[in-house]
Amino acid sequence: MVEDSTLRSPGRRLTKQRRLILRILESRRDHPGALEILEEAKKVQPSISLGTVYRNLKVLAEQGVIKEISTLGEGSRFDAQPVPHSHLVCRRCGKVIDVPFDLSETLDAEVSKQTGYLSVSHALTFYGVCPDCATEAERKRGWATERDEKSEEG
Amino acid sequence: MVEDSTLRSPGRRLTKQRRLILRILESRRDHPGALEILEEAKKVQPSISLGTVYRNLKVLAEQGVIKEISTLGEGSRFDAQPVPHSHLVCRRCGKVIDVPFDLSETLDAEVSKQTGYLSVSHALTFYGVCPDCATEAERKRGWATERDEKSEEG
DNA sequence: GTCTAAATTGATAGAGGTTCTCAATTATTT
DNA sequence: AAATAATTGAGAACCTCTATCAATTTAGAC
Ligand SMILES: [Zn+2]
Ligand SMILES: [Zn+2]
Ligand SMILES: [Zn+2]
Ligand SMILES: [Zn+2]
Repeated sequence: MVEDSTLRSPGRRLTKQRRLILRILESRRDHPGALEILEEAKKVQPSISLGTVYRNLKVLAEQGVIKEISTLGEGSRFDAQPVPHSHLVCRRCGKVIDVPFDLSETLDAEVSKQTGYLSVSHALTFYGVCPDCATEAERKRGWATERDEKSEEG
Repeated sequence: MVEDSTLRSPGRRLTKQRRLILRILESRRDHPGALEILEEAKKVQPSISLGTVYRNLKVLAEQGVIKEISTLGEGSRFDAQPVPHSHLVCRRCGKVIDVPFDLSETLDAEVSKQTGYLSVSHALTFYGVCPDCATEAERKRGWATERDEKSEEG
């Protein structure tokens, strides 16, 4: 639960739309995308628009209050959980689950030192085929077919 | 340098366009996107189309010959370097450079075991502001301003 | 080499996902 | 309360990427 003072950073105004979007994200563990957030926000404020959702997600990410998760293909998803962790993305349905493992932040400083890049952070993302998406044959074999898979690094 | 036998996997035919796209990617270290690859491919075969580039990048990634890199915002970039490594993406210009560090592949098997997901792989991506994009003030301070940054996890 | 079947291409339209524009509204400062 | 600047809602626009389809090319059989 982020306090209002954090959200009222210089040059920013805390609107009810912004607060609503953050509350929705804080209440969920399924890493929703912009459209899913819009859908839930409309239950509270039917007039809210998609552009407002995108704009606020961007501002909240700038403020470091939420994280943007790339799913390689589909649109971005978002996460307001404050504890650092990794993600496991299904290559077929795009579903994102948490993996309770992360690298030390000292690694970021190390990369910054070696490259000269500023404000270095990192994202560790796993990709796989979730049990719901795997075929019966694949489950038996223990691995998904290469066909219709993609090899990713991102 | 990948051999033709690898590229002629079952149900696949090795066209000169496919080979050209792979050769271009193998010759570069700057992780180009589809448009940049198209541009260079046209120098050899002016009639080649963007759709062909996208289709072939997808097939080559399926074959495990190249990797797709997500840059969170801009389009995907691609990499044909065979040695596992991480990437450092500039938050402002999208430039991608290599970081000679990666996690053990045994971690993928561990995640697979714990989650039931099949064919698990991973991507470790660092984000930062490159020296070209940082302002003078930011360089002196040693960190980039929070404003117009995004906090990412993907 | 010739023939056949299937994969691939080029061209173009189309489908998301995300950003931009701008007048009207609202949050903060004085 | 008034002034100032950020934000909103609506919609058009944008960008990346995918789908479609007739024409072409590859790979394998003869
Ligand atoms: Zn799935
Ligand atoms: Zn998460
Ligand atoms: Zn840069
Ligand atoms: Zn690389």
